Amino acid sequence: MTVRSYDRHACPIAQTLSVVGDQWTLLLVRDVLRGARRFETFQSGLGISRNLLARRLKQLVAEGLLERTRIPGSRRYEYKPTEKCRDLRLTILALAEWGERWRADPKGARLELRERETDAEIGVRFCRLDDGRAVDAADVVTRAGPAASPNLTRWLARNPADKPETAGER
Amino acid sequence: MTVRSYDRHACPIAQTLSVVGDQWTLLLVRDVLRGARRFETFQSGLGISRNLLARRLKQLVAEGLLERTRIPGSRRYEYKPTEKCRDLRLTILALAEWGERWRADPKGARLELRERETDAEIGVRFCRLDDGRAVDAADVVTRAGPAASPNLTRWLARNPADKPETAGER
DNA sequence: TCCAAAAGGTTCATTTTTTGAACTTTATGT
DNA sequence: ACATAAAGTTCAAAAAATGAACCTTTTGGA
Repeated sequence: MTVRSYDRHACPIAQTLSVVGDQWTLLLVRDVLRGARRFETFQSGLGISRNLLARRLKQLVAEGLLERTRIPGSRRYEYKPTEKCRDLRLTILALAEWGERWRADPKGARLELRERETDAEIGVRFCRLDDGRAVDAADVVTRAGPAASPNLTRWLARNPADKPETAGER
Repeated sequence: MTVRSYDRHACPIAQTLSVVGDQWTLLLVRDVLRGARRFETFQSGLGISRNLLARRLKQLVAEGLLERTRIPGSRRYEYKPTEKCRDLRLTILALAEWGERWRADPKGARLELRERETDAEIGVRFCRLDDGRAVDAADVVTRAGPAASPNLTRWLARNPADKPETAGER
């Protein structure tokens, strides 16, 4: 078996992308997190083909991102986000923030994040978990944790972010 | 033209995904942010087909995520991340964190984020921009900014996160 | 200096995915 | 009871990704 720089099980980034990394899933999640619940709403909103939408919804239910439950007072079904799905909001808004930051004509924000009570501006940032303070990206390092596979550990060690490969690598 | 719940220009999430939302790009960015620079490294690391890799690299150069420059002291080329690319690190590590949090067997972390100097644990979180304090996700709301298109504004207003569509919607 | 191998692609046939359109089957609303 | 909407399913056509082979330029060694 060839050594991949990730393998689907070892790398948490690859693992996440194997769940939400296809063309439509994050847009579906975006819509469901904004209140969309029904097949027709997803389909007409996104323009995804109906048979693919049906398949994706099944997969997302199987993966525990959506729950297919009876609409109260009806015999129809609706798709509701689980906690696992709602937890993607941070990631999705990080994508949105990047889009805002790097778009061609930055004449102000299209989408703003605000604290509900105070109306303070919010962003997605690196934070210390102990005191909840934001930290500069340049001061954040990644390293193998206790549950890292030998492969991942080796990969993290071999190819650190601050030492790009040189012409002489093999 | 059919009304889509996003349109590629109006929604910053969709816009970002149109740049990095295909099967391979975020993995490529991950590798380049860890120091990978060369065609063969990407190809053998990811297992992507060579012709698709060639195309993606061209696109990423065109989109300003990568720079194709001479390797110092050689006549070969290397692909280097631009600032725009490095700025995706936060997003990618948000994906990683989600993968860690929701994976089936959580026997501890595989990947850890730490502050370089203090070794304090780091996470990706919502933060107030004024004082750099972390904020609970439940207290963060999204809303249309000054540069939002009428479409986006309407979409944000019509379909707020806290009011899911009901059985009676049209 | 010459040769073999490596790097960095390109080409093209095959396979896999996605689309788009039509069709089916239950639910509602009137 | 009828007409329409909602939620899929089916299947052929189009688009995209893969895998293998090929090509050209560099580079490292003998």
